[in-house]
Amino acid sequence: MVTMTSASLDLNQIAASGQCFTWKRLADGRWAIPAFDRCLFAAQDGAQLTFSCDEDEFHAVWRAYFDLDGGYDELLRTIDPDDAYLTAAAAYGRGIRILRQSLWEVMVCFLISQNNNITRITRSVDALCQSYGAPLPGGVCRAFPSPDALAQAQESDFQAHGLGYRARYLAALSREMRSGGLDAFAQALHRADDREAHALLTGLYGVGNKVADCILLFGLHRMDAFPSDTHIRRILETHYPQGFPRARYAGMLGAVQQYLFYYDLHGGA
DNA sequence: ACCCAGGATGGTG
DNA sequence: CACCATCATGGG
Repeated sequence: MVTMTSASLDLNQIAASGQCFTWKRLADGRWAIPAFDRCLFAAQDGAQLTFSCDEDEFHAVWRAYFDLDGGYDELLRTIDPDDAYLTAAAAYGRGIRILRQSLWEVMVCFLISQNNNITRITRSVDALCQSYGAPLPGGVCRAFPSPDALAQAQESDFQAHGLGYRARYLAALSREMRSGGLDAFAQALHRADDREAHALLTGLYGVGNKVADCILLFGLHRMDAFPSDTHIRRILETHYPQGFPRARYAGMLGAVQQYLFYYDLHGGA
């Protein structure tokens, strides 16, 4: 058991922020959080957090996963006080962090995310885990299926799980990344700078500009990625017609993007 | 019944 | 280059 307090880590906000699709809320309000073939159980009451693991596991795995050493408090102090919209958005979503999820899980989830809604993405991802992922300790979640596990399925199987036309993309991606392909691709990504990595990603069938940016941000923690989906585009047109001040937030631009996205999704603004 | 969803692809002008 | 139809399916 590990406990901590944090005013800038809110499990409910993270779960609703559209960056991860495999957390499960339990009847008692706790979150079951699967990652890297483990499952963490986490409870939160205000700023008080309780985690089911021991200290060693927490520091070895979950500290990085929740990006506890990220500069979110400093970012919040950096936000332009004259920017009323971003100030409100950041205050509303100040408990959001950019999780350090597994690259493969992020690739698959955001491949499925295109022209889709979060509820249905979550259902599709859950179906993949149920069908192709191994059970995890705790009995709530399953591991995210490996490329080899998914590559054994047919495109029609993915269709049956509700992936729609994206089934073809996932079938192609799984075959591309099986048998060590993912490791090689990941190494190339790690070697590449943001722009090169973006080009490598858009070279994949079914990965365009926006999904590539999501993979950069959520899968590789490239914090200057700024995924622009239908929500972000609408925000920029409405509130930043002369352009968004990206330079001011260099190094944490992705977190800023999440504040904007989350505020548009849940803030009623 | 209708529009929308964390869009991308392939074809056309 | 820019536009545009099409894609599959359910949420609201």
